[in-house]
Amino acid sequence: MSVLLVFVYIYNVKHTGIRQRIIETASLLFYRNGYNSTGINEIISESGIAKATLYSHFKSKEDICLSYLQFKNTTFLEDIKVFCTSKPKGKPQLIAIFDFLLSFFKDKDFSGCWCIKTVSEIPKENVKIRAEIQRQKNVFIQWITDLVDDNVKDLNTSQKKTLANRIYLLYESAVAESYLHGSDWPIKEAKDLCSLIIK
Amino acid sequence: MSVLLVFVYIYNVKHTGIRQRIIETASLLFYRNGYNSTGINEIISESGIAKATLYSHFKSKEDICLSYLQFKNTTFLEDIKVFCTSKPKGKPQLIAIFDFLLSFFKDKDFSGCWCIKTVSEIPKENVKIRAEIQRQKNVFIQWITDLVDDNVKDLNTSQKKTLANRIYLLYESAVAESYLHGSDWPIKEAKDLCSLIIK
Amino acid sequence: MSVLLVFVYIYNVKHTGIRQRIIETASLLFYRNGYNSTGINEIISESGIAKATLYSHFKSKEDICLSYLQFKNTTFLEDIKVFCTSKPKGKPQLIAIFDFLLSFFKDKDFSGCWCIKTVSEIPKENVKIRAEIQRQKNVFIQWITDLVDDNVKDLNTSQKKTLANRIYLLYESAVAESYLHGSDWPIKEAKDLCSLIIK
Amino acid sequence: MSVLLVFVYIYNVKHTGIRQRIIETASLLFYRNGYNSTGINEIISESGIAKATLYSHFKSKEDICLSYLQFKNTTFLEDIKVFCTSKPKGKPQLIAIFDFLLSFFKDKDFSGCWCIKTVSEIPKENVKIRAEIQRQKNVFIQWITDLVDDNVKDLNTSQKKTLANRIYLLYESAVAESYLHGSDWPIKEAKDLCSLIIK
DNA sequence: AATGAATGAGCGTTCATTCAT
DNA sequence: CATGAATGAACGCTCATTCAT
Repeated sequence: MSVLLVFVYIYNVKHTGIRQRIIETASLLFYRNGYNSTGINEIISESGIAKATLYSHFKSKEDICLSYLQFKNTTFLEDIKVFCTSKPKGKPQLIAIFDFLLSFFKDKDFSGCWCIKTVSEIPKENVKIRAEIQRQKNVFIQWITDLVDDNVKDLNTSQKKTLANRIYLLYESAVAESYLHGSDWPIKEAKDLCSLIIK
Repeated sequence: MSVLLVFVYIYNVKHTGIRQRIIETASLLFYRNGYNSTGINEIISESGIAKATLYSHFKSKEDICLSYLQFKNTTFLEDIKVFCTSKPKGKPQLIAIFDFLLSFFKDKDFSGCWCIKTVSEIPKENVKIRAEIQRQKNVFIQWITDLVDDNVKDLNTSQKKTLANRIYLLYESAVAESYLHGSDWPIKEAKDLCSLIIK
Repeated sequence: MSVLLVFVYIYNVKHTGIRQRIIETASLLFYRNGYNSTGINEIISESGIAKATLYSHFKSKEDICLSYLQFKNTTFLEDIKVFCTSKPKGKPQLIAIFDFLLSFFKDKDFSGCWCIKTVSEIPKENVKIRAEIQRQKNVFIQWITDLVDDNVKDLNTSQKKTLANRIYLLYESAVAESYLHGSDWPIKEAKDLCSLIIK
Repeated sequence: MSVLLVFVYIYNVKHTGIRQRIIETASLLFYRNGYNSTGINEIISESGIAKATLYSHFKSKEDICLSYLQFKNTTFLEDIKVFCTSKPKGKPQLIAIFDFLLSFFKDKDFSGCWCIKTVSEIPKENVKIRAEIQRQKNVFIQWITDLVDDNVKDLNTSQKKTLANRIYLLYESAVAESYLHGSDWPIKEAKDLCSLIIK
């Protein structure tokens, strides 16, 4: 026997944001205080949700960590792209990477690089998180490579790749060391050196 | 029921070095597995001492952490000094920094930079550990400065300081990124760039 | 923001039997893994239904447990009846009880007696489940009594009752002990002894 | 350098019983309410100890379970041995097994057989607990075998083994079924049948 | 000086159940 | 009728630290 059923719903679209709220809360806490130092209890009380609700959205703390990394990288890449491409073509667009970092450093929530921080906390065996971090760093390197390609002339492909890698290393150092020393001198020094190596 | 027990010990103080044994054990574990992931129980069972013995030598886990940082930095500085000064005077002694790192990277226990790892794990408010890390990094920078002073000519004091800082930044990047990517390309790239900026 | 949603379903009622599907899924899981070790989530995901659907058919997990017990006993009784009455009249029909058990034991899903398993898991105070189990065991004893009545001569009512009880005890032992020891020797021994006490 | 150390202790001998207190408390609860229904929190609050204290004596709940099984079996075997061997030599000593059970049944804490209860609750894969249970049951069977050997004449070894197995099966049935039905009829019936099969 | 026993607080996770839609 | 979202309570277990001896 077949029956025709008609459902009419007045569906209140609002639940959608819970997963995102958890990610943003966790990101704030993981980034500021560290992954291991941040407990699930802190995340749920800051998010204002129940524990089981969190676990209906994420299967484990590690799972939240992956979302945290993706969230940070995505927003960061979006922001730095907008910032750099707003500068004049050529060398300025590359140097802008460090200017972006300078303003990022001034932010009260600046806590260095989430990738390096996270990779520092996880056991060596944790391939899942490690792979995600490596993947994202490679995306970042690729973006720098594209930026170099767009803005530097008179270099062959291999030279461009080398330049991109060097800019990447300088950027990474600038982030980590400005956080470690609590000072922007590493950013300025990296910027100067970067300026030097760009034709 | 109470019992009177009398113990008579011939206790050999010489061979003990209990404090040092704790530090070395903790260093191994903190460096390999992370500060938060290493429990007090793991340290005492690996050290073969009792829990209360540990707490008679260190007032807290944080206290052990400070000793761990000092121990790692001290031995590291000793080793890299010996390595670099064994090279011919001039540019080679500076470049040797990265060669030292290349062999360090090959070590099965290589886990990046203990300072960056530790600073990544502690909450922002922990000034004690943070200060120690900054202090030690400044000692390292000073050592590089001295090495530059000894091996580079035709630069004034300010230029030497700048060069030292840049070598430091490249070194830090090389350590952190080779660990993150599980590859030595960052060390090689940093070395090349370092070679380029030394007259 | 509110949205008006209209669903139109051609819902095939015939093949559903949702309640029965839940019972059969739960039975499989309860019997194999135990009542307490089987979670509601496991039941719904294996059944392919939503949580609230389950709770619209059963008011609690305990309620499902009662249905599970009834389902197992019903199907078991049907099967053993068919098996035994297919044998020649007389002693063979009684001995067949243990032959049925021997083939039941060979089944990969054999996990002993669901009644004993369940009564082992619930607190003493749970009268509801306990009463159901006792009721069903009494139905089983009655069936054996009827079988004795049909197949044994030269015994008065009281003697028949005693014989039925003894066969029941031997059967129960055979089920529980073959499961416990992971061997069919208890079934064979019980069968032999049963054979001995039937005239 | 060697040093002579003299310790003088007034040592208060009383801590010894904690492990045993945990086992006895857990035994009471596991046996009465079931293994899965008894939480660690219940055990510690009934024992009046801290959670970490429990976990310094046992590495897991499963570990406590093993001790529980051993404790129950040990005390049970001791008691039933004393009871049976106090009877006149011959058949009475064997029949006494069921008389022991009759008084055991009257105990307000009687909850059937701990082995069957426990094996009913654990996943099939749990070889550790299952093996322990089988081992203990085999010890019990061996004891019955020895008792048969001591008290029955005119049987060869094989016949004695068969008799022991049958008594065992009847005993097991008597325990489980008297608990399930909440009545001593299974014990009496098993005793009668046992009496019948002993020469 | 050195210890094993003991602790309270917290960990990450799962439970059976309910509710708004 | 059927659902996905959400929950409070409890789970088994580990933490860094302190205590009596």
